[in-house]
Amino acid sequence: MPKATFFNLPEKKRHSLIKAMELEFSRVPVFEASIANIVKTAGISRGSFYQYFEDKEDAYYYILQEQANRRNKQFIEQLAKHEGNLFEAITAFYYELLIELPDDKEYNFFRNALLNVTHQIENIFIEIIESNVKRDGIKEISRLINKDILNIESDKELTHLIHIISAVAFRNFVEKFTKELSDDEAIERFKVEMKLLKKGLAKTT
Amino acid sequence: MPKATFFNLPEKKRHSLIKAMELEFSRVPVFEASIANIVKTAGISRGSFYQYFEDKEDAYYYILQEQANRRNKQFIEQLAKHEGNLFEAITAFYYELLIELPDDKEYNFFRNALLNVTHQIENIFIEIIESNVKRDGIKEISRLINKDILNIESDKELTHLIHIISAVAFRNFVEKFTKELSDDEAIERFKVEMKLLKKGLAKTT
DNA sequence: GTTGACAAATGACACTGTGTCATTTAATAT
DNA sequence: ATATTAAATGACACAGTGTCATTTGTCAAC
Repeated sequence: MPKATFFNLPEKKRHSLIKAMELEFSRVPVFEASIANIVKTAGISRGSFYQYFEDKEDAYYYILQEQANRRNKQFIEQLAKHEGNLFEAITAFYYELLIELPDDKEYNFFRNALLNVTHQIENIFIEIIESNVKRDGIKEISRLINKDILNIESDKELTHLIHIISAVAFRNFVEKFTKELSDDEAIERFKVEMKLLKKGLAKTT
Repeated sequence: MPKATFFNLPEKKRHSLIKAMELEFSRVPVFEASIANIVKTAGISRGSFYQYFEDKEDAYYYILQEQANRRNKQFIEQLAKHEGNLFEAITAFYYELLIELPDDKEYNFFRNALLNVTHQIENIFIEIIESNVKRDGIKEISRLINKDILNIESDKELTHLIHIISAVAFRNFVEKFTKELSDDEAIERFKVEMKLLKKGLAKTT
């Protein structure tokens, strides 16, 4: 978490610092990002940076988390729009994400994140989907999700179901970038896997 | 890939270098690992290290890949033992892995890898399961897997099915470490998710 | 057993980038 | 106006990487 100093910053200064960080983290993955670049672009001193953040990672996760929060809102919206149908909502969300990304800066920001996913990065992504479970508990999300169409017998199974879908969705998203799939190809693959998940992997005998 | 020099090394020297690397990569994740430590333990000069490897990552991925190759053999064995039943094989494999890991050095090696999974690390893990598909093509693994019990209609679906199972298995393995689950808890969760995967996530209407 | 040619080993060193800290400057309260 | 607290600054110590000129070792050929 950024330090208090960061949040005390006048709106304008904070904003330009955020822009500078976004620029650097779009250019290269975190581990290659240089604080010197950030402070130069933002027009502040090196020392100031350390007044605001613990270190580079602290700054990075802040920016990434902000992104994720925005995406989470989108997902919740899709869930509402599709009347709680989790499969339709996640597919629409995935689609929306790909369509929006052509913006260069944001595209590269995601790309750098996904080509160098650490466990922490993965968690932030997964929480785009699972956040409600963690924040408000499984009970809360039950209201948003139409459970009638799900093949589950308990809240515990619902948790695992969401878990599975998050994992598969995330993995698809990563591969879109690592295998440089076209949007169409990525969506096609995603749909096939969702279909498999829905119908089940084992033959019912 | 290590340079030719590395493979030209006399057996004994190469072995002690490998031991030194394993030790360091068990102590801390790659990005914290120090080459100084490795060469000191192995009793070679800093310059020599760079005769053998491009850089730290090169060395790390070599060690990790070796580990993965051993694990892949285990998985194939399980597949044979369970007569091509993919679900049983992967569960047994998961179980075997957890049971074996109490060895401190290896445990910490895995832990450091899984708490800092980059995309490359994840890929190496996923290939423990998928390697045959990549190496010998989907046709080859069809021989090992009993497709009669799988709810699929084509080789394409089989590829995706394996993909899904790898993703879920991997995610479970990561969480075993990040959430510090007991072996029993980890196995329990894994089984629940496998069961869900088998029976399908959507209600058949 | 001397020479030459190639392979490997070495460690000093240049370089890059991080995080700290004593000091200065600004803001706010009394 | 003064005291007090918060923020800004950049020089610097430190740590670690990768390089390279030089030395050492190996072995085949004569």
